Amino acid sequence: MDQISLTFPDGNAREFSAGVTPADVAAAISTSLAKKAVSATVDGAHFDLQWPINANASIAINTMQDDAVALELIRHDLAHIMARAVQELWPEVKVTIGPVIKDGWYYDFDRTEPFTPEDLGAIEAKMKQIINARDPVKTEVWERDDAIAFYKAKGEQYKVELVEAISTDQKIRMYWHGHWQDLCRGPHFQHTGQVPADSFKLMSVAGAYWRGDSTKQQLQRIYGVAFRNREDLKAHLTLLEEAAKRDHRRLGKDMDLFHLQEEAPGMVFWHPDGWMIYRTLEDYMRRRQSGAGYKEIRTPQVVDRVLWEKSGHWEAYRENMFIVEVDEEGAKEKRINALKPMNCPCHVQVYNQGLKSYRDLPLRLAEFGSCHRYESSGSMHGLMRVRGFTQDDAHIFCTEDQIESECADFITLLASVYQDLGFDSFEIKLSTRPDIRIGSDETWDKVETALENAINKTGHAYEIDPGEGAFYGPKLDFKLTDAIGRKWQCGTFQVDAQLPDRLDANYVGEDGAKHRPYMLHRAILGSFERFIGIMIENYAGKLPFWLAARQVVVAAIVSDADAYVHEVVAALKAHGVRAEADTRNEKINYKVREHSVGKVPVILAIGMKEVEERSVSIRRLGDQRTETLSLDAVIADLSAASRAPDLS
RNA sequence: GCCCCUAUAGCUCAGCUGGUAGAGCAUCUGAUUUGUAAUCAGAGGGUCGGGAGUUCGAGUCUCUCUGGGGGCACCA
Repeated sequence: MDQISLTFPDGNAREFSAGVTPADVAAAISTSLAKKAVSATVDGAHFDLQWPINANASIAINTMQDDAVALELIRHDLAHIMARAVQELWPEVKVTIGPVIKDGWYYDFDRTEPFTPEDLGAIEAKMKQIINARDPVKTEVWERDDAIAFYKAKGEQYKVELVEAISTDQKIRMYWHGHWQDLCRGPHFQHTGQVPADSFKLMSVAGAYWRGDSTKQQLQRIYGVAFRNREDLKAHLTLLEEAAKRDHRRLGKDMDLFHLQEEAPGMVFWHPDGWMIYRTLEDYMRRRQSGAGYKEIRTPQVVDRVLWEKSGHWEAYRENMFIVEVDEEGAKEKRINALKPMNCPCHVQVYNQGLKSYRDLPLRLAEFGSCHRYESSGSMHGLMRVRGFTQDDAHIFCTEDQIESECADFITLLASVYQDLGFDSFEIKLSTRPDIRIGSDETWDKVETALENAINKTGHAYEIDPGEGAFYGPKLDFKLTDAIGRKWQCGTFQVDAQLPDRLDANYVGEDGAKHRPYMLHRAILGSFERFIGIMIENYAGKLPFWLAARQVVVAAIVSDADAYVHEVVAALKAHGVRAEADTRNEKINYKVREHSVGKVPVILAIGMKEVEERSVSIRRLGDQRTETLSLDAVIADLSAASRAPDLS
């Protein structure tokens, strides 16, 4: 950092010139703490300090060279500048709020006409004008009542609502960008020219509810992205293109894995190659869970409403259930069933068969449970959010004392599975008791502590999300990070004492009396459909060899090699490799291209040279080079690679 | 569910201000026997998502339903 100045209420300022160190700044802050400096200017960026010092300002002073601070300011100023541009173009538009978000900002407007792509261009041009005008940014402190009166007079009812929501003893801070004013906490630059004019872009417009409430007015939200310079913006736009290229819906089509069609919205038609991936993953999960002491079961799809009423789902979840009405012979009324939206009540039915002893616990019942949920039409998205899906579900019936070790074992299993599937890092979130809940505080204490101890035992970091647990118990969420840094919530672990109670599950304890078991709901992948979508995007379609549907294509260069090609394919298949022959009358260039586009991990090309040597020319996906190796060596190599990580 | 955008051949798309549809790839047929990301030629293939309306005439304009996309809400 080159220059910092702090301004104090008495008007005095403390200046730091070139080459200030963090220690200087720390000293300055401690001075300012006593005197409560009201503003700071760091390398030309202006911050209003609020006490206790707000996060922005403290970050700003400590890490001026950090992009994060500059970006925060750039994006925040752009939100104001965009709102000003919109009101200059369409004075009748009402403004609401415009926060900084990841990569940019948005601002919500109330306007009858929809914003068109052309409008976005006009807004962008107007914003550049405002930036180039280098209009000063000024701040004022207003009385609350004045602010309300001011906004009422302007007809800005949303701003009135915002100011009214601020507590009465607080002053209102207003920011001016040139002649245009907005309610804002700050901080901002000193003039609009400090925002780079060539490194932002308005991206899209979308509907959004006022205050996130679907019963309220729907506003138009304009999204923008902004960076420090043109190169960063370009890099971001390139990244978006890259992400679009690995979109699982695109790759699912290119690789011929699955499709969706309107006769069954949100339900997957798996094609042969997609289903091969699915089954490979399922087989892997089956082995891992079986190895971890789970017993696999299978329960019905269509279940009478009576069970859903007992479990409480009919009341709480009815809107999301597919209902199946059946005309039973001789019956006066239709019998009402539902496709199961979750497996838990069925698993309790299995548990309830026969009297259980404490010696049976923990009992881990697993099911690759096919579930149907009537998701709202707007929420569906490729494989990621569907109406028919299969959970890698399991319920562990156990005593309170067993929760901790079951949880620790689960986390260990989950971490190992994620690692095998190519995800090295994941986050854990512990959601604790909500305000509205059942069960005693004593029980919540015990169970929350058990989960926390379990995580600590496995040595993973975690965050606590207070009050976000289910009403019947605390839970853990597991979020993994993919190859391009996106996070996906997949795993879950929930403690439940309620459902065993509702469905009357028991075990006989050492004391000979009946007790309620706990039920632990848990999933590692979440759903196969979604997880496969995540894997496709994570690997950009280039799945690891053991998961690839078509692992090897053996391509003939000349038709005289066909017999040897078929021999190679047969040999590979005999060693458990998914291989197929390509003896079509096409050039090798054509075959290589087609199978590369289809993300086949290994192409073996065979011409007369290979036939004579009993060798193969091997080419791996993503590598231009080829290598000629003996057939035996290649078979041994590929056969080893085709085994799942837990078998190799 | 809500807002905006969108739907043309199996896929990717073109079709200007309304005058009953085109390309590339894919498919099929033939030729070609080819050495690591598209060989050449020919052929077949579309009631322009469904329905209604305006018009002499609708892929094109309007309404509506359905699907898809971007968001919001939802995801006990």
